[in-house]
Amino acid sequence: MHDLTPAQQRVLDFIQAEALASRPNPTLREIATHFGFRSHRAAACHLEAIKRKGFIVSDPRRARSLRVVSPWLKIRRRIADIPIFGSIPAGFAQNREQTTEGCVSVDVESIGFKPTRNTFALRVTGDSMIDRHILHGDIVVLEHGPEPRHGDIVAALIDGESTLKTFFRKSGKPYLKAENPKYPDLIPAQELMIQGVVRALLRRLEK
Amino acid sequence: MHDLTPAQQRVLDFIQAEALASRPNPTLREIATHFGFRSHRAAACHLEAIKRKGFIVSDPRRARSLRVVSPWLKIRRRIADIPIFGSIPAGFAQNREQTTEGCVSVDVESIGFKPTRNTFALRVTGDSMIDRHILHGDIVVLEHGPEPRHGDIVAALIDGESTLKTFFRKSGKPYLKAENPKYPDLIPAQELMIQGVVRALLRRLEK
DNA sequence: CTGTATACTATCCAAATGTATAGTATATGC
DNA sequence: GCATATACTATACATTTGGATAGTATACAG
Repeated sequence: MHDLTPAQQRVLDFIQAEALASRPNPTLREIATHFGFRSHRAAACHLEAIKRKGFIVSDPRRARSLRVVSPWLKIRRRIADIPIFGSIPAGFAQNREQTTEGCVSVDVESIGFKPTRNTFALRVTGDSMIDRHILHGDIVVLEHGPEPRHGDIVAALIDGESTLKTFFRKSGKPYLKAENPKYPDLIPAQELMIQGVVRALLRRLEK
Repeated sequence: MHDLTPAQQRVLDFIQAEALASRPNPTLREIATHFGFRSHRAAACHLEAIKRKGFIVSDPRRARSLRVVSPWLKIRRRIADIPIFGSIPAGFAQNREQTTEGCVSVDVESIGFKPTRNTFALRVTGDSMIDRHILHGDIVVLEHGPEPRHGDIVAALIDGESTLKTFFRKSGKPYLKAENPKYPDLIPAQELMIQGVVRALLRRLEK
């Protein structure tokens, strides 16, 4: 595969930059204007070369139909936006946007499952889950709904706040093992509202 | 804020689906064709309503300039694709695509820094870093280049393989503390090639 | 009953846009 | 020297495209 010339690379960079800025794909004339070409043919010429070398494709006679086919974009999976809640409201209502603190965007493969409407994230506070290697400041991604299994880490609602607990079965009965000294070690799972099962974790180390 | 009608929601869903399939934004006529409208005016009508309700914006007289302004897309940050290496080659050469196993895509804010060309990821093998709460199977994101500071976790190249180590200074001299029993506890940092400093971590829990 | 919003059909227009043709000038390899 | 690729200018043209105008039908609130 041929490499791009510097001029062609600049054009490709511009196209990618526009896409990154979530602007529509540039037209020939927009590209020409950006680089100061007096004729949009120059842009077309560059695009033809970049196309020939396999870096972009476009549909004939279709406005703004440029697509970059970088090897990474092929690998790149669906990006999911998962909302981060400060604390989950009791009812787990539908109006999630209001209580959202922000969101993490990760690709589906990295976290190992496909986020649904019932997927959300929490910022972990306190070191109560340090034995499960979850630290203060970590972001945990949870799934709301499924029945937790023995040993799963779950978020439970206690006094209006979400707390991470370990789910256990003791002689068939479901219990939550609190890692926080403020609460008794074993709590019958029925008495608490389990809000989600931890599926993934995102940590950012101090710089 | 008003809610969308079912028909308007369908149109908005179509626009988002097209974007997700990395196709260019649909035109009025493409929307009309997709829904079987005989007149593209119908699509324009819907778009006007969706615009009025604040879910999309578009530039006047600009082809395919629709943009969805969902509250999450506003929050959504730049997505970075970070390549995952099985093991880092000694020279940290420029041809990274060849050795890439895949990539993680995360937004810049979540990992707390802006990835550069020197950012890469490694899949952790072994439990040697368990005291630093890094587990087997975790993906660590590293930055190549900067001088590590006391206590940083770094990736070092030993026998052609990247191993995570803790960087220490002992009476001014830099050392690496190996967490792997195969290697001596303290290694002078000069003897090893430090390939990167761990900046973030991504874990996926078993389902 | 009346006004308003929705959900369309049908047609027209001007601007935006991709493509084509015709050149000029500069490198690079054979 | 000569073909080939790059890197442009200049202009013309058919389509694509957004937007405007005109009209029909339905549902709903006051």
